[in-house]
Order: sequence, then structure tokens, then C-alpha cells
Amino acid sequence: MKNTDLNLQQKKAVELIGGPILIFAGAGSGKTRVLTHKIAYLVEEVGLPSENILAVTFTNKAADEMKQRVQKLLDMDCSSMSVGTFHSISARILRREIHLLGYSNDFVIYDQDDSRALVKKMIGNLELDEKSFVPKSVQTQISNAKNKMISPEFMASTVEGFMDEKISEVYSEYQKALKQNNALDFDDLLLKPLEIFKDFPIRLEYYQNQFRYVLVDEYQDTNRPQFELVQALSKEHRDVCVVGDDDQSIYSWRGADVNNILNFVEIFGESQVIKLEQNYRSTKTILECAWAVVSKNSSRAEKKLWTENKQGDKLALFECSDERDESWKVLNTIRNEIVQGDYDFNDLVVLYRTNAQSRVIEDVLRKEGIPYEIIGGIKFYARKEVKDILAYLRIILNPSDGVSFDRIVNFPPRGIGKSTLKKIHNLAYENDYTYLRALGDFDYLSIGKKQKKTLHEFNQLIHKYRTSYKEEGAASITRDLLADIDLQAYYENQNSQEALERWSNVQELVNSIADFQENRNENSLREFLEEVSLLTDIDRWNVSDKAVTLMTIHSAKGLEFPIVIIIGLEEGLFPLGPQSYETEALEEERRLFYVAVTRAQEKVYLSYANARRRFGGIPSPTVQSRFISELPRELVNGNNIESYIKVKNISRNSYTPSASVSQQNTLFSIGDHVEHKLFGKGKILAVEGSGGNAKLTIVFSGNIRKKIIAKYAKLTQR
DNA sequence: CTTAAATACTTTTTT
DNA sequence: AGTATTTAAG
Repeated sequence: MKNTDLNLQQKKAVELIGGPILIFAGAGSGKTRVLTHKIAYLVEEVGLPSENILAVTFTNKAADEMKQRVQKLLDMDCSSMSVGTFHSISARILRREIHLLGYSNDFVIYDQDDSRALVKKMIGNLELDEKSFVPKSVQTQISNAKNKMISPEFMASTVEGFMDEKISEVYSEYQKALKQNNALDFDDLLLKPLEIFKDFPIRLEYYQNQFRYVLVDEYQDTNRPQFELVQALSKEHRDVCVVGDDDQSIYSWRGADVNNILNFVEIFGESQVIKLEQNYRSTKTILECAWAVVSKNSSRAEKKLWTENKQGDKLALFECSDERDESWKVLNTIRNEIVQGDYDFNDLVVLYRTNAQSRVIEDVLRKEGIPYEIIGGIKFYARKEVKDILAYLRIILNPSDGVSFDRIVNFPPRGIGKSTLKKIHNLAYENDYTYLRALGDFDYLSIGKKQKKTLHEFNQLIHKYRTSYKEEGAASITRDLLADIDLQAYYENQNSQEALERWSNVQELVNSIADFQENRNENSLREFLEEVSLLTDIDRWNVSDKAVTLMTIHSAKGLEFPIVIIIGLEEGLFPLGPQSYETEALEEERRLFYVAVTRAQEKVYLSYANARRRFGGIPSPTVQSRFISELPRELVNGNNIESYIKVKNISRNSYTPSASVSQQNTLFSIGDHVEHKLFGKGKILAVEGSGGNAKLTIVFSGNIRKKIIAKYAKLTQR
């Protein structure tokens, strides 16, 4: 193996073995290369069998890539090596071990929607008011508790006050219901292995031996259960290597604790620490800008990236009148880079803070025929029509799954309404068996003749597949099922574009199942459903597709692009939220901006709008993000797109800036920078009337908004 | 129980 | 503005 294409620090990181190792790897410092080489080194030089290596990555896609790269380095089959996300590795362990906790190995994994539906039901069961106990919020609180490893019992013993007491009850009931449904939510996936390791030390020992060397990528974004998993697995042999960058910690809202990396040495004992500070990705300009911003943060490990790359272009900043204007400027930028810059569509990415921002951009790109791909937002497998089919498959696999039962018992509509459903629930509850089982006892249900017949048929249908699913492939089961419930007719009879689209999504699902079957050795229904639950949009994304990518900054973690366009740089949007930021939240937003900028190899475009619509209402004025002013002035170009994007040859698509409020005969106009004797520097957001009588809405520093009559105000234009 | 119309809600970020 | 949920009419 050749470690010659590694720099000194990288080489050291690769060849250092024995005891805990912490690698601080800045953006673009080649950490994936270090990790893959290290794994190869472990196998080839240290002689560790590849199946004794556990490598944890942040996405399934990263896991696949890592495996590929190691295989290439070693030129041998590494399929027995454990590479995956914490969630997928845990799921794999649980398929073998969860019977120890009284679940069946056919458990299903509930996504956020499923889990919310269950929380909602528990709120109903406890006769709580959904107005005060909003399912979504209760779900978040339960998840937060789980991330802090607070059990329902512990929560119950510590809560004070009615609200918290009831939430703790919901939590407890929710956990019971999950078990009854033989289901796990995302948080359980991490917690259950820990439970097993604690209660059955012999199983822990087994996995400690199995995973003789443990590597973890993106360690700065691990939460408490993930940290405990790493610790449990490695505490005997202490052969553990974690890689991360505290400056890129952007998941604290999900329970990630940057202290896991900052206190690594303290926790794991005598360790080796290596810093990778040479960046191979970006231009000097980009790094200087990124550094200028992130160095404003207080609590960070000391390190500074440098590069031998060229100085590169300045960052470009666009001022836009609103989000519509912004999307046209994005379009022009893309066109310009394709035509003049000799770039391909897939060299560009548009990054934003919230998924909602993608729609406007998408509209323009679609209209103008620019190929694009949106990552995130409404995920394919989370679409209603897809989940309906998955619910059928899940209940075939796991008849205890009540959430799926509720979903499909009346889909497509077969005359089973709320009251009938309630009766089924009650019967199941009284006899302590599954909803599906209750259908066999419909003699005990006081329901109409028609309903009995329908339920009987539905029951027969599910049983038919329950007896045959093990022999048949997942794709053919699905095809048969669709025919049995005559779904095509259901959608086609609706005579709407929307219904047809839904039907085509269902067909795409069938294709993806067939695809899965062909490409996997393990191709049963169970494996497919597991894969689907843990798959994200980014895992489905094909880098080489010739299309511009649109995604959130969170999704862009770990990726790189020649050209990065960051939109929506406005106070309240990015940084997101009310201005009364606590330092910690603001610092995380700043790290997010750092992550966004450091995705770029060559060019960065930034944009902000002077007004933006929220929920499709009228545009409300906005102020430039503070992050813009934190960039070194001399490294940022322009304030107006016209000045450096030559709008030529594209007159067909030239836009007229969405006309804002009339500004004639006014001394002041929107966007002017002014100074007030009392309030200091400010910017005009709106002008009503004209001349000296004009009423000006001005935002002053500190986001203080004032309405001022022009002639009375002692304003100086700047 | 179903369908259509009114209404309420959405926008943090994701495994 | 677009989607999901609730309500009213049939």
C-alpha cells in the first residue's frame, strides 16, 4: 500500500495504532482519505481481519463510498466489514439481539411521522387536550429526553407541575405502545443496544471482540447514546479513533454534544491527538473568509486551516429585492457559469437554511429548463402514497404494527370509518391482542353487515400475504398487492394530475424495490423495509447526474462543489430565529455558515433579499445577515448582480425586478443607509408618501425598527 | 361513511 | 401559497 500520497500529519494519523486517537480534521483536510487509508493500514500492515473493523459514518452514502475506497486500496472484498451510520449498525445488532428485550426480531422502524401518530394516539388515550399537548411538541420533548437518556421512570420521578407530569405519562405510554407494536423509533435504535449491553454483558463482550477497532467520523456531532455506544464497544481494547471538527458541529438541536470531541482525551484517558490543518479543497480567499467568520466564536479548539491552493476569485454578493428576484439572480449565475465559466450543472450547488426556500428557486429553474435536483424536503419514502404501500408491507411482516394498521384499514376507502375503527381498538385492548387479530373476532363487534364483510376481506388479504411473503420476493409481493387492492383504478378514477402523480410515485416505489432486489444478496421484505426506514434523500442522490443540486446546509455536510451559492443571508433566516439569540445558538448558526462556505472549491456566491414572503403573504422587509459584515470587505465583490454578471445573450430571460413601492419625489428610498442622531446607523425598509412628509420605516442597529416622518427626523444620508 | 368545502397550519436543521 | 386537517352536506 502506498501512503506516499499523504502529507506528514495524515501519514502519522494513518499509522498511529494503539490506544485512543483523536484527529481534528478541518474542512477539506482529507479526512476521508485518512480514514480509508487507516482502515487499509489496519488490514494490510497490522493484520486485522476486515470483519473486525467498525467504521461509523454520518450517512449511508458516505458508508458506501468508504467501503468502495477501502476495497480499491486493498484490492480485496470487504463486504464483511461493518461500515454504516450509528442507526444502521445498531439496527443490524438489534436484528440479532432484540429478542433479549422481549421484542421480536421482525420489529419495524418508525419514522417521525409514524412516531408522531403514536404520540398523538397516546395523548388521546390519556384524554389530554391536543391544544395544550401539541403532538409535535410532545414528540420533540420525548425525543430530547431519550437523547439525554432519561427513562420514562426517571422522568416521572423528577417532574414538577401538571404539564410535565402528563408529558412524562405520555412518554411512558408511548414506550409501552412501541413495544406492543413491536416497533422502534430512531432514538430507540441507539438506546436498545445500550440496554442489551448493560443487561447482558456477555453480548457486549461479543461485540467488543467483533469490533476490535472502532473508527468514528464526524465525531463532533455525536449525541449521548452514540457516545456511550462508542465507549462501551471500545472500553476494553481501547482501540478507537475518532475524527471530527468542532467548528463543524451543527446538530446540537438533535442532542449532539460538541464536548464529546472537546473532552475526548479526558474521557478516554491517555490518547494521541493529531490535527490536520492543510486544506486541499478551497482557494485561499474562501478559507480566509471562512476563517474570518468562524473565529468570531468563543469556545473552539485551537487550529487554523491553510492551503497551497491559488488565491482565487473574491466572493460575490447579490442584493435582491425579494425571493423571486433572488431566484432569477441564482438562475443568471448558473447560466453565466455554465456559458462563460465552462462548468457543468453538477458543479453548482444552491444552499439554504430552510427547506422552504427551495420552492421559489425550483420554480424558476424548472421554467427555464435548468436541470436540478432537490435533496431533502419531502422525502420520497415519506410521501403519503408511498407510506401507504409501505404500511401494507410492514403489517405483512409485523402484524403487531398498529400505526400501519390504522393507516391502511381504510385505504383505499372501503367503508371503515372512525367509529368502526374505535370499536376495533377497544376489542383489541380488552383482549390484549393486535388490531389485526381483532378482525378475526368481528362477531364481537357491533358494526354493520357491510363493515363486517369488508373487514373480513381485508383480514383475508393480509393473511394471504402473511403466509406467502417469505417465499416470494418483495417486488412481486408488492405488484400482486397493488393488483389486489386495485390501486391503479383508485388513482385513475380521481381524474386529477395530482392523483396520477401519486400513482407514478407508487410505480417508482415498485421499481426501487425491484432495484433493491437485484443489487442485494439480502433481498427479503424485511431487509428492504429496514433499508427504506434508514435511507435519506442524500443516499439516493447521484453526484454525477448533470444537474444543479439544491439542499440545506445540514445536508451538505461532508460534500464539496466547485461553485457554491448560499441564499437567504438575512437576519432571522440565517442566522435563523428571533434576534434575541443566545450566544450558543448564534455560534451554531455561525458554524453552519462556516460549513456552507467551506463546501466550495473555487467560487462562492452569496445573496440576500430586502424583503421576503413568509407563508406566501406580502413580503416583509428584511435586513442583511450579520454574517455578511463579518466577512473581510476586501474579499467580497459587488453589491448588485448587474455589476458583474453580464446579462448578455439571455435577454429572453431577463427579469424585471419585482417593482417595489413607488419611490418618486422622495429624498429617501428603500435600501438607503442613513444615520440618526439618536438611533445611530440604520437602513430604510419602507417609504410611505413622498417628500418631507414621507413616513420612513427604518431598522437601526440591534434590529430596532422605527417609523419616522422624514422632515422631523434628523437623518443624514450616508 | 364519503365527498367537498372550509379552516388551520406551515418554515429550522435530520437519523 | 400549498398542504393537511376538520367540518358540513349528502
